[in-house]
Amino acid sequence: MSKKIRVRFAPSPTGGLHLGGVRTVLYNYLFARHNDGDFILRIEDTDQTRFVEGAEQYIFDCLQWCGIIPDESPLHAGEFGPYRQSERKPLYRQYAEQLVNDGFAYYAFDTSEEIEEKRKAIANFQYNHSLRVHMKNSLTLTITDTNQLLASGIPHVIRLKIPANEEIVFTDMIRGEVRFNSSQTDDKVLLKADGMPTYHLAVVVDDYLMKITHAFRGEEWLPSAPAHILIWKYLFGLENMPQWAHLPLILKPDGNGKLSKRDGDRLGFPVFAMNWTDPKNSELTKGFKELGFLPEAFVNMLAMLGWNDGTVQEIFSMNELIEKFSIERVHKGGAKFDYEKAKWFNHEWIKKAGPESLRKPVKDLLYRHGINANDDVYLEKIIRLVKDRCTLLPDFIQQSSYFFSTPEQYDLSAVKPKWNDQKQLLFIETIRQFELMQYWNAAELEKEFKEITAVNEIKPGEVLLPLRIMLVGGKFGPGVFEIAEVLGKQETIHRIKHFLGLLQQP
RNA sequence: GGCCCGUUCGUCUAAGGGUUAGGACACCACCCUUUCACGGUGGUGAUACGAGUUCGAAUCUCGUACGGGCUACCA
Repeated sequence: MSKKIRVRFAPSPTGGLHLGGVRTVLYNYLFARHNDGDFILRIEDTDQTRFVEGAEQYIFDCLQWCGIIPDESPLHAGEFGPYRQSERKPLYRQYAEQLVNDGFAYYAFDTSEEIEEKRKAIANFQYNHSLRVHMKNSLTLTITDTNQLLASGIPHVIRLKIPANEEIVFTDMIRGEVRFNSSQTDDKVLLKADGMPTYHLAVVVDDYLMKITHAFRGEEWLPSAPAHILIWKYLFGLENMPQWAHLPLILKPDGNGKLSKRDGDRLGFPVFAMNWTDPKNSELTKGFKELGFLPEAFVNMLAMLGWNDGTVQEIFSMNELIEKFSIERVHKGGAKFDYEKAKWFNHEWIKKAGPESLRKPVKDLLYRHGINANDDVYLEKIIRLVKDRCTLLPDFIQQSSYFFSTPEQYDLSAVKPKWNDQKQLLFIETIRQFELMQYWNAAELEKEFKEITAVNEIKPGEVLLPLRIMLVGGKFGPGVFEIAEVLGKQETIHRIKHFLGLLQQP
């Protein structure tokens, strides 16, 4: 009987939720659900200098939009709370002190100025096994002096005493065996002067206390893994340590390097899941949601950036992803983000979606553009007709606005130069015949119109485009008779008359 | 600089010693469509380089190159 699988996503609430962050959550979530495990959201807010108003709520909102609901979180506490590290502050000191007592850590009293000085003086400065003997800490001070300093309340940190020249090996679920030499890692600060733990201590203590079985995080954490492994070994035993997987990074599309918000601004695509407004300067950064992505498409696209199920299938629903996901099939190498492909995913999902599920977002969108689409049946007919030609949600504005009012703009140049009395008469006749029609549908309309052109000895091709311009205003949109069907008899005839009037003007 | 991780079409990727190295996005051409898209068919295009192991290497080993990450009392 194996332990229940428990994974966590542990973001630091410092701003917008980045693509890479969402993908990390996603992989954690998929793994948890695939294995009937728990998915925990833990807020890592130990750096009080980086507190950002609203950032935590923003993370909840993004996860909800993506359809990722944590089993345990600050909003939905389980039995391992609290779920914010700032609220767990009193927990950490005892573990740091235990390490000191066991000889695996020590108090350090160096001020940041003193460290800066050394950093400048020594090439490749690193607070490690060889340098700590020259610094001001409980290893170099006598016990009496140390206790005196401690009692005086002087600011101090607790540092991990990383041994020299010890091989640290662990198996990463994606990368296989990874080896480090302990001499390369510095004596990480575990407890800061303000009493808060650093990430290094907190992640180990909380993963232990929350019974985390698998820890997936970005590749940027790989270099500090040996420190975490050592803490695990000293505190809770390697046998209790979660299995690690370090996820590949998402890279910028051009050039090289990790994708950042700046790249999005520079290249014109979003990198945040949802709109994020920086409370400091009120600067707004657009998100995938607001730019018109469906959450299903966003999740699907992210899942495929570094993972596949081994088949040629690319379109997956969340449930399919849960069913198929395996951490071993995640790539080792980073993936460059391709906005064109992201849009393709969205287009696929819009085509796939039923008109009824698209109704709400499209209705809201139109409303924001001054169009009241209150008739649900009418709206769904329109959506069914135009969705194939919409890549992003806002495309619905151009594709459907002419269904709600006569076109504001007419592409007259497509009609006027070739206009003549014969065509004028044909459309007058069309109005007459359309008015007599009993069954108002696309097939009947097409039949009727073709008959009129035959009688008037005009090729349909000569007048089909003008008819389109009359109804739509431009050279776009679905089949012209399908549009007329949805528009209805009265409105169709009205638009033809209206346009004929326009042509009479000089 | 040091340490670690990585490297298949422009991009995302398949291929776990034997394939004409497959698919998708993008691009190009044609077809469909008397609009614009969708769709269909086809095309251009890749195993970074060098050794080795092997009858046989994209695949295993080593080296080189290139790229990335880390090198904070940030996560």
